[in-house]
Amino acid sequence: MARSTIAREDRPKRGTLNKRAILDASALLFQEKGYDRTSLDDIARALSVTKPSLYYHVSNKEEILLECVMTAYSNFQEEIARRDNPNQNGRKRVETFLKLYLQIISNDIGVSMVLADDRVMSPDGRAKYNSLRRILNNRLEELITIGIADGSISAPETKLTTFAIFGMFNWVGHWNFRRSTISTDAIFDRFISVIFDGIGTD
Amino acid sequence: MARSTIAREDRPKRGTLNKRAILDASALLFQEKGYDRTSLDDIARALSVTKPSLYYHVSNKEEILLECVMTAYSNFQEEIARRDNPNQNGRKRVETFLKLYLQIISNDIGVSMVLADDRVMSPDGRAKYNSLRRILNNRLEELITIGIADGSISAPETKLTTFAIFGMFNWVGHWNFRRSTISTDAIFDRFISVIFDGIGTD
DNA sequence: GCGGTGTTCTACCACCTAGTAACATAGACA
DNA sequence: TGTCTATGTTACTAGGTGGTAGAACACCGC
Repeated sequence: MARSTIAREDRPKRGTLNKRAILDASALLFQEKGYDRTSLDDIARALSVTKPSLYYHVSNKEEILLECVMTAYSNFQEEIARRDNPNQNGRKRVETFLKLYLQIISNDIGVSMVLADDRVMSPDGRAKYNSLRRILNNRLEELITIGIADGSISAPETKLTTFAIFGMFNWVGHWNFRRSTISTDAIFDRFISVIFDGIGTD
Repeated sequence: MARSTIAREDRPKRGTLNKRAILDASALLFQEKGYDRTSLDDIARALSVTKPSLYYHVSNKEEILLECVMTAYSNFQEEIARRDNPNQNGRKRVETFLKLYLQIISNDIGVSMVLADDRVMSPDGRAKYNSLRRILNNRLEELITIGIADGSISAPETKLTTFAIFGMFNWVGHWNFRRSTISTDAIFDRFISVIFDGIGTD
């Protein structure tokens, strides 16, 4: 029971608990059980702590989810700024974008960006979440447009193309990733080949 | 309130409620709010009925979800048996498969096949659900293999290729479909083009 | 009109959940 | 040593959940 008394010697040391630890534990549980079916008691238990302790670091459950998403998003933005090279052609930049994207959504925190369901969120949270997603979407679409302009990509339109690509990658988050023996590199290589070469024999 | 007394004249006629009506209403709510956040009272209210009435037709909540999924699956199987033509080449048969698949997951009941989260299910339910998904997966992979054999498809492997394609289509169920103004035909045409032609300029 | 049967209702329960109030303790610093 | 504050805890609430028991009504055949 989450309510059982905690023996004195088991009482956690001060400073053990912090926001980062909460996000890590929560992200893992959200991935395993889903947000709705993860109670704050579950999260507290995973951290050997009681539920009210969480409220010292976090103001409600939704904040945990949003911070997971935002952490993943920041990680992505920070790293893409480093990797993206405007001197390369659009195709190469799309590949760089997608390689990082797949890496990000392949860890516990990152997958929350993909698995998060905006229907659980408050209007505010939903707005924030969708805004992040829209930025990512626009960014990829932009790179595709650049590729079309410089001749490295050939596509009659960009919107549905972008959706198609994101769908492919986002769905990876649904295979319950840790069970899979396939490496992200293998997934990436194969997906990139499908996207750019197709599987037709024209 | 779900608990308020129902006036005599508002009491539904006998036979109004049946399994099919329950599945339709539930599928709609599951799509709008998600399974976890749809209570049996919500479903009952949508049908102008009280919760215990549902239990006359259904034995528990999970059964509703599973029957939605299984209905969609049966619809698919029934129709694909009619449309699939073994005399055509693999590519054409893949296209037929995907066209129907997109149609199926574009209606309220069908989308449950894609949006259903097996983490909410009992071990039994999960097994049933995953078995259906596996059959669909194997079927598409098989058609791709056939295409490779007859020269209408070119792919170095089939497993990840299948995942890529399903990911693309399944994700369509996440765009909160009814809000979208894009026709399923437009989506289909564009996705097929990405899959077979790719977006490279080799 | 009458009784039986299928269907829906009212009333309820045990349990779980996010969130709160108020108290307890550990460690830093005086 | 004593106090103060950050960070825990215990104990609790209000509301919602899936599910059940048993009474009440509606329709059918007679």
